Amino acid sequence: MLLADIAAASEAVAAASARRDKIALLAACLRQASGTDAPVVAAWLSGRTFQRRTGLGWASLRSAPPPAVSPSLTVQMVDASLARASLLTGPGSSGERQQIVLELMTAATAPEQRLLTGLISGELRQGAAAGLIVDAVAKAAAVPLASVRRALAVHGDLPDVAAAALEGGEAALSAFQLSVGRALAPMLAAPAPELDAALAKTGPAGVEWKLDGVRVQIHRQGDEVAVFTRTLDDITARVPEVVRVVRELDVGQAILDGEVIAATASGRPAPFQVTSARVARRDVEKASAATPLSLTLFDALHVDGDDLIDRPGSGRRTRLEAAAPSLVVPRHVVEDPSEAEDVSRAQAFAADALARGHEGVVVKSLEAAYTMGRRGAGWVKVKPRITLDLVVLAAEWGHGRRTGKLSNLHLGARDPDGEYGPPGGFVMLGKTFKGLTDQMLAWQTERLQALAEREAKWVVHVRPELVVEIAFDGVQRSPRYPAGLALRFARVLAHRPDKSAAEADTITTVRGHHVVDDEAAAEAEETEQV
DNA sequence: TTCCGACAGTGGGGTCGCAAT
DNA sequence: ATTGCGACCCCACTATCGGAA
Repeated sequence: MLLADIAAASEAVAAASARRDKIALLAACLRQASGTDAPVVAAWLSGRTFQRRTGLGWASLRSAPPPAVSPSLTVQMVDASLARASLLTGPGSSGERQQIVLELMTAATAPEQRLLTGLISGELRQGAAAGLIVDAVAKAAAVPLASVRRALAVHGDLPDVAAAALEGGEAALSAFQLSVGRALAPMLAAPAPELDAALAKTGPAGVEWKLDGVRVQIHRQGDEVAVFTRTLDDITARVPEVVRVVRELDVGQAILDGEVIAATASGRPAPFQVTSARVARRDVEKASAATPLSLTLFDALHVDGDDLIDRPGSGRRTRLEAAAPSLVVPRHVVEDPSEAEDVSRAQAFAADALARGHEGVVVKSLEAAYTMGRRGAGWVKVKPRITLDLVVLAAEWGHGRRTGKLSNLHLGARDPDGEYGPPGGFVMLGKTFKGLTDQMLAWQTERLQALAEREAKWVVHVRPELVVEIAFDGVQRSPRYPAGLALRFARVLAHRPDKSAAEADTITTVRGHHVVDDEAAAEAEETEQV
């Protein structure tokens, strides 16, 4: 099969707007992909390379040669090149990788170049990704959608599942079974603004602490333990504490779901940044000694021969408590969400979780099965939200459907005392593009252009006059912004043309929302004593 | 007919290790 | 020693389609 066939399909998919049209186009392309091509084509149509990591990215695409006139690249040739790039390492590897991209792009026609650029950058943006490919695979292989979904949920790898479906149909799909040691798509939680809204969605539920760490799925088979992240990355080697504590459990086989978080001396949870840095480190011995990890579990998908994914939440919890009594996350059960007292007790439990430094709570239906990879109504997360009035300092031109619109806003707080510049100025705390409707996007594009002071390639700097009401989850330490602080998950709630910049919040107010972790506090104390 | 679940898109901050400078 | 880059951690939110109610 030729790369040009995939490129043509991708262009057609991008041009179609109806989902069923996209699916039909994808299915037609998949049907043509036989044998060794099938898994690669499935990966590409979902916007990803077959290799999990290639070492290639935006930077390798900066100097594109003129496109070839006629197509010559085959699927196998391109996949072999990407595979070669993914294996390169050591001095000179960057140059060799660059050379591979150059060769591919030189041989590629214009549509093929667009496809390769999308795959290498990871931003194909054709209006179809893994979700629609699942539908397309079912259609192409003439098997029920549910069979493909189930196989993918327990196997986790789309190219494998697609190839099996196309080659062997339903029989091949049914061979994919939940198996200990093989990562499966974790269940996700939908957001809700308040606890009662969450309970309205779930019905009778367990309200659990939401820990601000890294999600882990742990497989134990005898003495063998494997640990996977939310994206099914294997991090076993980086979390020896987790391996150790799971080995001590009194179970032979298990698949467990939980969260790791860095422990602090005070017993309060470490900020996410600390946990994240610890889990990313490869010098495990040193890292583990300096920043030990603790494990908290909240679900069990398999215990000693029993698959639990189709059992109700309450049943899974019971099995978890029996298998790992010391590691189970604290929770409060609401038997009847229509009972006001029951709900207010849950609210007290949630308030206590926050007081202990946790991120919020997750409300989990007692009835719901473990819906792998879905963000269903079974689990609902509730986190507190902070709002401030900040000032727009600049805005960036958007991409894709936001082309021609000023999208990404640079946000600043007032700096009345001139700690970071002239008195009465502003100090930048981060950017956001979230929360904007098309109407708001149009309005701010016009308004900000009227305030424009100077324009660089992507950024329009403006007179600091437009106030925006911003919601965010918290203030974190920043190595990037001048105040050493940045907003976490900032989003726009509303433009406030009724307010003047002089009424915006100050950097002092922002600092008040910064929860300082133990280590940072100790460090600050040390430098003060010196 | 209206409502709502699932998807894709549009990007955010931080951190690490590695290769290039 | 510093810088740039890729790969992952954590994400929120809106628009759209199409099936469910």
